[in-house]
Amino acid sequence: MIFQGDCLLELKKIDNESVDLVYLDPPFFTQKKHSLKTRDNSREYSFEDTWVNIESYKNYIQERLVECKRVIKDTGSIFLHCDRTASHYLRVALDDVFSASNFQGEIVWAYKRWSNSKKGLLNSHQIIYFYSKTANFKFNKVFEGYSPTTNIDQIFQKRVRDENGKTTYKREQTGEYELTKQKMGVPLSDVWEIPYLNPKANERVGYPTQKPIILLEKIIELTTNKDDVVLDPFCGSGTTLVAATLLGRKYIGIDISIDAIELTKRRLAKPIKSHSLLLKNGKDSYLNQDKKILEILETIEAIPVQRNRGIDGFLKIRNIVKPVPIRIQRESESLDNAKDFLLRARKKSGFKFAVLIRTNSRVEETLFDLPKINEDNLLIAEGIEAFSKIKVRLESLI
Amino acid sequence: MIFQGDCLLELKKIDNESVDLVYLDPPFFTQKKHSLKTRDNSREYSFEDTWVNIESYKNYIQERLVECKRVIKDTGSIFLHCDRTASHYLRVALDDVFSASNFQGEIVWAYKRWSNSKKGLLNSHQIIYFYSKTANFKFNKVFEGYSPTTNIDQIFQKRVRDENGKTTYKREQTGEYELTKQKMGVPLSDVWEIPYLNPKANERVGYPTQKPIILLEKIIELTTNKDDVVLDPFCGSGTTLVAATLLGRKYIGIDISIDAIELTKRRLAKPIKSHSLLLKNGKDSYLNQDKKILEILETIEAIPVQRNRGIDGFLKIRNIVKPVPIRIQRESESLDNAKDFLLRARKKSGFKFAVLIRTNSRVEETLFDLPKINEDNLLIAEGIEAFSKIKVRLESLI
DNA sequence: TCCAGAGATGAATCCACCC
DNA sequence: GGGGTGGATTCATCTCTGG
Repeated sequence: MIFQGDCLLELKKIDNESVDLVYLDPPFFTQKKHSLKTRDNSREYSFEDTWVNIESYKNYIQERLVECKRVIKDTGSIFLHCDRTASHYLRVALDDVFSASNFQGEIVWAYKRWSNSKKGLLNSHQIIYFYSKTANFKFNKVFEGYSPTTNIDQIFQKRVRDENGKTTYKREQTGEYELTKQKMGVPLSDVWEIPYLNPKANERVGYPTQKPIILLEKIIELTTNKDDVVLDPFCGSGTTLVAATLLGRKYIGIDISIDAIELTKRRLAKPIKSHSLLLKNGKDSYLNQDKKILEILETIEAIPVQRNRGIDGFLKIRNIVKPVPIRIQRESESLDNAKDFLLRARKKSGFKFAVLIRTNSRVEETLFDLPKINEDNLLIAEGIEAFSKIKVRLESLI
Repeated sequence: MIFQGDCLLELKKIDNESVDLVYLDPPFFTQKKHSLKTRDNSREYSFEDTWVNIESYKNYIQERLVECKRVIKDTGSIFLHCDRTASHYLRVALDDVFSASNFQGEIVWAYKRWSNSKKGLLNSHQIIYFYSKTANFKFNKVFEGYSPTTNIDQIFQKRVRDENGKTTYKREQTGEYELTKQKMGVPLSDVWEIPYLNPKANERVGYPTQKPIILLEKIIELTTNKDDVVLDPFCGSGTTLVAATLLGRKYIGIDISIDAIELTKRRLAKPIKSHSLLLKNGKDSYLNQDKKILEILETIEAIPVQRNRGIDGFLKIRNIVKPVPIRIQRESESLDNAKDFLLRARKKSGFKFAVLIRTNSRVEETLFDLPKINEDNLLIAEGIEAFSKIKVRLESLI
């Protein structure tokens, strides 16, 4: 079900204790107008965050939280996605409405992000507060794998305390370790690394503050079962509802904007979910470079590049990365082939110079030879040692 | 300089605007007594966190923050290490004293930790608030490497906005991309993954809530230079002062406990810092399993083990890990050798059964053969397909 | 029914020792 | 002596029991 209108009014139409999970991503207290155009510029979504002060913002949220509490079942939970400038006030509101004793956790959604050049730390996380209505809340335990450093052999062993209260491993009379029967894995942490919705992801519908579906799926799976009811009073582009549908949950969505409601309906008719290769395979799968290549890059102090065809790394001079792509000739590769690859990469992205490092060179160089630049602006290092001269030469060129 | 006493009084003895950085790790609002014995049971450190209510706790902190603000230079900063149950009130206090406009960031210290069996998410982060005294605060920019998934090729390209306000990459008249001259790397994120101070670390001094030195070093390096003054009004075991010393900063430490002061002095005389291999080399360095072995483990749904000799993985049945070690016979390895390795591992840790998977077996099995258990309680699977029968058999045995 | 205190928990990871 | 691995130790814990 989807309702259009101010959620304070719309929530009043919902029965007491009829909802299992509420997820809220309320407007932020930024005192700015947000807007974003769709990719083809056909449509513009916007909303205003305007409150006279932080107290009125807190009140605005709090009176809506009261209604949320009313509609949540005794086994239900609420997740509040917070604005970083006002998260503390939102949590005070949650304490007021749901009581501090029902605080179940502070979830950190961490991601990598395009950087800006502001003074200070690069903001790369958001906070989601998790409160339950009662102590008897529904919670599906989720387990993850062990850290590679864990001594799994050992964690099966039972323990006892000695007279000082220190624990030791329990042994049977035979001297053998006493073992537990099974292990479930590591309980889900409250720090979630989920890639920020890529600006080009199919999932994107051009709505500001859109959240990744997997973030919502994770929340829904933790605290609801099939056919449970999920409510989002600020449903925006409808991510929560889409995630609920994909997981076989029922949903109620509310938003004040007619545009948002229409968008949500369109989205629900044809849900798209990006498959993040990064999440599926882990960061390591991108580390497909030969160990040898990486070692060479390290010795010449270049930074490795994992995903640009034809390029193995970029030049670094005194810890500053320069726009000079580097390729290391493969053993199985002819010089011309290597040049070709590199040249194409250089031209594609408009780099002025590029360096090719030969690893099977038979050419002898003397200390006095100057590095040569060929007609395609490639500098060819006859071996790794020859690279340092090239570095010096390049410094004067770029 | 180290002072013993309530920091509210001791702070009053410090001159106006004489400190560059304040780091506070005040007692938490846990309403409990915390204590920990040193490893040799020679000494016990403890403190109590008891306030009548959250308001009195907030006031307690706030009046100390006012003194902190007074002693901080105009270019100085303050970092407040927060309690999970009261962080929102602490931030309100910071807003009150330092003003919301001087909020510079919310740092997430994320770590992995031994778990416990609680309902809900495993708490594995702590929050540190970063406020400056004025907009003109000292900040040393720190850069990190690019993520392996970054398209480094592209970030050199300059951008312009088109008539619709969309950004596109800038091209020169020739059609070539226009490039920037250099890149520094990625600005330091506000999510810091630093291993929790390990129970076995030599750095540990037996004081409850002791923080890792590198956490403090990171903070000190961000906002101070050499010979600057670092102040910790709740210095506890003195980690902040140790970090300051190691980085050539001056320090002022205050603590109410005489024990803590003595410990701090001893520690400063002989600072010990654990060097974390995990941090230095990254988690990946522990992943030493063969790709082929990993693939086999994946097909039989076992969990891989990275650091136990003779064992490649553990049995998993319906997502539950069982105390049954598994080894996959290497190509270069005789059956007897493989058996030997596995048997030794089985006995060492007291496992009742173990499974060896042959990958070069010539033995033909029929569907009707029951898996055999040899005299050493090893079950030998003649190939990967044969494993499923063993799984069924084991389920009745364990 | 609630609170205090005892007892059980469980994986991370540094250290020390081994080869 | 250097790399690898067995072992120790912890909890700003968590749960359960009993008065």
